[in-house]
Amino acid sequence: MLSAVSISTSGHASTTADDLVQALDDAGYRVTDSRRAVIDLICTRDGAFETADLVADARRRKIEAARATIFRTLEILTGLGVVERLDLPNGDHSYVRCDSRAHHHHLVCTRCQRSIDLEDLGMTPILAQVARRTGYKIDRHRVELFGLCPTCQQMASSAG
Amino acid sequence: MLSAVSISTSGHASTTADDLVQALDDAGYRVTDSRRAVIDLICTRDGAFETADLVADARRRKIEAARATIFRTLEILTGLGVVERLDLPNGDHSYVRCDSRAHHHHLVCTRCQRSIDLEDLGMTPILAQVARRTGYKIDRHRVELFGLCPTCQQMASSAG
DNA sequence: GGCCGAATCGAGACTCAGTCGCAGCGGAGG
DNA sequence: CCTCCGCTGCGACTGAGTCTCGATTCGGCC
Repeated sequence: MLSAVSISTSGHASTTADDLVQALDDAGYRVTDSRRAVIDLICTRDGAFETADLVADARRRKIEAARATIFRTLEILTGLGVVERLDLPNGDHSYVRCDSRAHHHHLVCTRCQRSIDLEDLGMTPILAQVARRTGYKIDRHRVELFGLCPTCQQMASSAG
Repeated sequence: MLSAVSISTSGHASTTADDLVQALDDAGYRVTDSRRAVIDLICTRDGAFETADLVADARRRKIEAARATIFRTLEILTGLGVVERLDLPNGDHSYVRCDSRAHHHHLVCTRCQRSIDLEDLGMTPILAQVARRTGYKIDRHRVELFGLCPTCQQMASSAG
């Protein structure tokens, strides 16, 4: 049982550790203790996180998962589409757990890093128009939105 | 005169080295030989480039501009908005010279790195809708489009 | 339960982008 | 042409991410 995970502040806890483990298993990867541990770490973190966070968490919680293993597991999960790499405004790389494995984008709180998946932004006509105007054949796009989540807005306004 | 620059394949050579030098000057930065050299390197490259490219170019062309200086100049130019940092699909960081200093996005060819500035994508209503739906206060967004430019499409189809 | 090959792991060396500190240089206004 | 301080080059440093390799573990099989 892995769900002793406190996603206390989450607004969208639809992806559980079990889902990630399942994805791993389905893809033919071995489900090892280390990987479970990394997944556990990921699910404990709500929202976007950096690898350094996971490494620190692991060390703090004395979880057996070496640095290299964390990176490797993250790489696998990213490949499976259950975790996605994104780039913070400051240029740092970070990761987010995805609720959906379909094409989507992310809206990340710049304060608490909480993230929301955005299924459909209605970009298709825009992309079509850009393609028409420029002659480019657009085959990939990244949209990342940043702002303050409702909670952080409240905290910001009440705390001055 | 700095324009002994061969922007042969460019489709939008509106920003010249002089413009960048001007921006530097306007902002109160000293216009030094090293900075001119870096700007020259940037303008020689059409499209997105990585810092490693510039460093290599500098070494190759025996231009006097140390690694650190290249980074520092790039940082200044980015701050001025005449150059922008973007993130390639593979996760690498790269830079693009911007035609406009107003808010805009980039469309980059995944093959030749040529880049086009996109002034207005009509994202505003989309952002407003997302904000309404999620309660987030969106204050920054990044949109990066990737695909094949017309030239590379031709080459791809004719060369198989 | 015990065996085996392949997948995985941990530890630590390694690479490489990007930063920093510092002593000396040089741009630009006087 | 002088002076000031912003800028530069150098080289050391940092920290993310990768790689190697011997040890370990998984899970199918008997």
